[in-house]
Amino acid sequence: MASSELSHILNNANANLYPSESQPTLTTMMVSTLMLTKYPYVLFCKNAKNTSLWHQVNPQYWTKRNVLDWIEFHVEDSKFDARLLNMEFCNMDGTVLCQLSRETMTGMFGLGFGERLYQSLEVLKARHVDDLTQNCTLNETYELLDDFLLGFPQGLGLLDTVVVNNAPIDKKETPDFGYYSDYKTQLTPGSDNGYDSYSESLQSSTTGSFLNPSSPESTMSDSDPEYYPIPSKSFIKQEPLERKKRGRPPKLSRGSEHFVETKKNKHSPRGTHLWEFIRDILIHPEKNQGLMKWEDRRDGIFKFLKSEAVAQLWGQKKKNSSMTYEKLSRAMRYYYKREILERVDGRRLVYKFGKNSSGWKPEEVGM
DNA sequence: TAGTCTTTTCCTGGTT
DNA sequence: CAACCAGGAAAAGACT
Repeated sequence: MASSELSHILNNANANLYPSESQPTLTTMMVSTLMLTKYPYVLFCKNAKNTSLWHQVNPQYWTKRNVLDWIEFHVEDSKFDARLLNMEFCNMDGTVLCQLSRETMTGMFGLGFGERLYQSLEVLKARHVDDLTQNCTLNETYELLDDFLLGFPQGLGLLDTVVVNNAPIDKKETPDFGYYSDYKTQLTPGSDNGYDSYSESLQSSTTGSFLNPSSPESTMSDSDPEYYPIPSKSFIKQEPLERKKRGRPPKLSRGSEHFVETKKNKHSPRGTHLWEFIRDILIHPEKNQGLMKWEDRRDGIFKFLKSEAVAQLWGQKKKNSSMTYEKLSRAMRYYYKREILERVDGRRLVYKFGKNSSGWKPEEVGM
């Protein structure tokens, strides 16, 4: 499937299923459109796995928390080794941050990573000036994007999944999206309310090296087995050649000296369960872009039509760009034991809702 | 803080 | 051979 088609499906489907999640601003739509027109990249906020709103706030007004979240985003996005960060340098608010010169930032965070942060900050500052004044011309925006891109010779990869901000600017003029307003009333019985924000779901993973080996915070040495010098490319983290460990790879975690905390809103309920996500695709056939279909509506038998697209969509929902049907189907198989699903033998991509699932029966959804 | 729950990831082996 | 299925194992992270 063409990536553009897949992206279209994913974006529409997610927007259709979870329309209550925040819509892009005019500014982000404009920038995204520009980006997608001129560059097949996403420049900022494209992999924000946290729920912080740093990108929606003028950096001048960021709290220390916002600054940390912003740095965390770039650590994760660039696969920067967080152990090399000095937490003391991360402990500042936006006012202080915005006063730092490029030299100061590269001094604090290393040439590569500091430059990345500096460029990101410049873009965000300009973007919020633009929000206020609406004076940023198309050319200026292009220049900003150019500047930002030029700062990352290897730090930006092609998008795995491009989120196209194709939502209407004015809903009233676009009746196709009218269900946004009434979606909440369409939520199925038994559906939890864990539909977390989608505004951050611009996805992709990029790799890059931003560490200056001579940067003051760098404590590694030539003998550090995890690193080896690459001519002209600074230092790149070397993946060990050993077999990957089973289980979910660990996330970088906040230690006594180093950085990155994974957090979610404590007060938000657990997110949508996979089976509920699948169910919601099925019970909104007009919105699911042919991803799945009922084989037997009354018996709850359904089939994946575009298995990888559904997996990508699930991954997008969970901010996990590496989701595959293989993994999704493993999770589905765990439902057999709990009788949320029942086996359907001999039929590929076909599953059946079990007695412990709910909200899919015609009478439950008012059909 | 420990335990539980729900995935996520990886894997081996089998089937279509 | 690719895609899918089955299920063990280990781990993450949210929640209780």
